[in-house]
Amino acid sequence: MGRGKIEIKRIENATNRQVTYAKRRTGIMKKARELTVLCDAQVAIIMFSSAGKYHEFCSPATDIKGIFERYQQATGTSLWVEPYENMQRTLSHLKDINRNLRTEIRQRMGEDLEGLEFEELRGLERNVDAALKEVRSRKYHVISTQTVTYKKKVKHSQEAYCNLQQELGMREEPAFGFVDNPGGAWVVDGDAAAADDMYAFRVMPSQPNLHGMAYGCSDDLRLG
Amino acid sequence: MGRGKIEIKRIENATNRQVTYAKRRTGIMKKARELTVLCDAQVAIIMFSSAGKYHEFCSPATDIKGIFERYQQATGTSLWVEPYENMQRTLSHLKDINRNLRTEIRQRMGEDLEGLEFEELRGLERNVDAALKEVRSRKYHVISTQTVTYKKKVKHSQEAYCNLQQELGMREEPAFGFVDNPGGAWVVDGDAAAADDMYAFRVMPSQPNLHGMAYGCSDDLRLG
DNA sequence: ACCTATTGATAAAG
DNA sequence: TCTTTATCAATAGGT
Repeated sequence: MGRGKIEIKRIENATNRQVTYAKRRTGIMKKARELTVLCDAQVAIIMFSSAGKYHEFCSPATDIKGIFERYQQATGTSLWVEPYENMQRTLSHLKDINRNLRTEIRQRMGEDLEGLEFEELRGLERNVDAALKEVRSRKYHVISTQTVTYKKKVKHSQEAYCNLQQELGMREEPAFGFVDNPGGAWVVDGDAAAADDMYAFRVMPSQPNLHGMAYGCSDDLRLG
Repeated sequence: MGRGKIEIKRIENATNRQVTYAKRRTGIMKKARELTVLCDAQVAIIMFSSAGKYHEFCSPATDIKGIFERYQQATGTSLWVEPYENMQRTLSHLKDINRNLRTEIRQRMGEDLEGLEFEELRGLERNVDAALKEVRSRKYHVISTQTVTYKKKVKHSQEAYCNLQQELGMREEPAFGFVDNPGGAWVVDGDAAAADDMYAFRVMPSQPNLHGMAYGCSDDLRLG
């Protein structure tokens, strides 16, 4: 149709090609629109010209995305099962690791020991024993550091107080009395309520809720 | 075109609609094919008839998937960023948990204690101490159970041996001598080489490699 | 962009 | 459904 028929092969003249592309593109889009109206069909068209220009048509009441989803369902193909499944694998691997870490923690807390062989128990005992020594030593280190600091602070304040008293020549009884606590052993072995709860100690106090989540969420992430 | 023009509105006669759909569909596909050849363009067409029948056209040297990927890139839309990002979030959350669990384990092993306050240290000490008692008690339980079993086994074997000796009236010196080990304390506090390595104890011996992976893999999972 | 001769598409009938 | 064919629509090439 036109002044003489043309052979269906690539139009070498770039201008002609561009003009023909524009004309025929509109023609196709119009046909597509008519088809959707006449026949109540869903149509999606995506076009890229040789120059890389992008055009689309889509029947009303939906969008390219929707039609492509329907297409994926109809054909069984999918753009993203592969990265998705990779991720699924990594996720379940992480969960496995996580479960093992939790088990290790529980065993380090003296729970769930039934499954361990004697040799494993022996190793665990030694390990926990060594850890206990480390923790204890660290605790005493902290205590002594705190004690020294506190002592210095008290001494400092006392001196300042005495100086003020002397300078001002005050006669009233002192409002505050400073007491030295040289041993620093104020709460070391008290019976705090928390001591009964094996779970009371949690590291990472800044993110206390991370332990208890993300264990039941895999269903929300499966391919629908 | 045809014997009389038609109004562009839904064709109510179902047969007519179906026929027109087939004819015009072919027409559009042909036009699309011509366009791709003439103008060196990439075209993808997806169609669903009102009856749900599916047809597609795609320019050569690619496929619907490829063109849709290009479309997503060109328009910035994506079918799967959302589930992907959800998964990313879950993944990084799991990694956080994982890191915290590892930190807890390290602290239960007496490492990385510098960041803990005195109160936390005190709680940790108590907890580890309690755990140690549990482990020890379990270990002794296992030892005594094993000892009893071993004792029975030895006794049994000895009896069988004696019976055989008596029945056969053997005069040679015995080839094997059975020795009772009533205490069962053969290796309880030996100095095994593993005792020096804080990491030597690992729970979950059936999956020993789960601890050491999946910490550097997030790059492989990002959107390309 | 517009024009128009010409070819292509297709509605309705067979 | 397939073919035919009269009719209308699309468009190639020129302006």
